[in-house]
Amino acid sequence: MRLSRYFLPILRDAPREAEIVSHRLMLRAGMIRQEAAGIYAFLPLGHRVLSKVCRIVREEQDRSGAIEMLMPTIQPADLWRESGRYDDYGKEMLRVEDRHEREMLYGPTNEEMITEIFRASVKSYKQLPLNLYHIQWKFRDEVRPRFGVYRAREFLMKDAYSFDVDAEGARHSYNKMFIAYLRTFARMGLKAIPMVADTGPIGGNLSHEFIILASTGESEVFCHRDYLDYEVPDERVDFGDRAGLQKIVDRWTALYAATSEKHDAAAFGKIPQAKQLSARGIEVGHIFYFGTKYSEPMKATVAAPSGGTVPVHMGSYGIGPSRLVAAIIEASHDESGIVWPEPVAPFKIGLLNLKQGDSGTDAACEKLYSAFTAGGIDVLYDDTEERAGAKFASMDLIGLPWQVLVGPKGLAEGKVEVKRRASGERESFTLEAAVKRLSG
RNA sequence: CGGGGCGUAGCGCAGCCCGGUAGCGCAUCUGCUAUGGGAGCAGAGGGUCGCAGGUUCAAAUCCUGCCGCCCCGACCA
Repeated sequence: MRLSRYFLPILRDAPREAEIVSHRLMLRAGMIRQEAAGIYAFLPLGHRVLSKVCRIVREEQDRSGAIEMLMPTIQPADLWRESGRYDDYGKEMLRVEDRHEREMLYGPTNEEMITEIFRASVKSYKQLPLNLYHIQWKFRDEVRPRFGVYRAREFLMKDAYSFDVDAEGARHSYNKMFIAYLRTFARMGLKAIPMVADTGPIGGNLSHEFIILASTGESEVFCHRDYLDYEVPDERVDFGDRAGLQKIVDRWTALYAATSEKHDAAAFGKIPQAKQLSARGIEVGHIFYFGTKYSEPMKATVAAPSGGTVPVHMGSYGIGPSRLVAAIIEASHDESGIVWPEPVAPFKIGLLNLKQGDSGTDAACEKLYSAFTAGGIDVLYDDTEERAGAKFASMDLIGLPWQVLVGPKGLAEGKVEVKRRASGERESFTLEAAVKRLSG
């Protein structure tokens, strides 16, 4: 992408209303634009990051055996009357009426709808286990949206729903998601710690929040320091291996880790002082097992192996990709701007023409740009007539992992510089070597 | 929903107290000179001063009502 042809409204000063660093940087880097309280448009750069986050989420859901679908944003009120949540959910639910005065709502979550879809078609335990997910915009009319897309009213959520014939099966489904989540966050460069959590209005009795530690986090969390060094299961993990998965989950839940709502000061106190970690945390995922809470009232039953019918055991599993974009920035930035972990970076490379208009640098840049583009590498080519200093500042702000600096100084020796955004390290390469270094 | 604050050009702000018909920096456009860490000079464009009503010869400024947005708290992916 040529910057001169792109849509990237970078701001030198952050709008006054933005206070936390991720919100400021997202606005300054031209990633988002606020349209109303808690409602944002994702501009091209922000959309690229969001897409990459979704891709990782999707890959790990698929790997674990979950199946993607897509449910609507608007739902009929009657569905929610069946579960009893139409009244319970309160003002957080955006209720609307259509032209025929039918009561509708903008979905804050999808347990009711997925249960309806399930019960319409699944009649036997032989079709289980089943895990269906979608990535769709949700609306929750928060009393106080804040911190940009971090706590927005409209937000993107990946929500998965598992169905099993019994509690043991449901436990395995829960474990699959648990491990998929560990992998998902790790792939984005985040250290997420699963913590015992409150179940809130979703209901149920087994629940973990996945928390990343950041000083700007909303909630206080307490855990054993050793979790920071735990290895995340690699891609060879066998999701069909019940005992194997349970062992991993047991290891990841053996030590103390709890959010403030579930905090047990006495238990925490038993951890050796040096291993106690109390910090601020950002919730990036939440998983629940809630048994038959919805399947019973909504009559989602299947034929059981022993005869008769039983209500299915369900769980739900949420990740907020739009929030994750902010969370990743909270966890990865410096004084100059964002420092994207490569897997979620909007572009891999920023190509800087340090002397636009100079035939030598122009030619070298074009050559590099063609080579990268041909290799399928995401590159943002700053071909504007800005001064070099301004280009550096903008590139540092938007935080692409690599910068390729092309100017007459280096070209005099046939070299360009390759700068790593995270560390600031620079190395000189010939054009061919630079392409080779940054490909693949 | 309780408490606090703010709405003036795309962004950051001044002007408001003490009414006289809108200004600064950045950004944008034109020209020239520049070009390895947010360039210089010269010129230009861009504003229903959040909205409505009132007071007044005259309102960004004073009064009333409304709307929007932000922050703290209670609640939440």
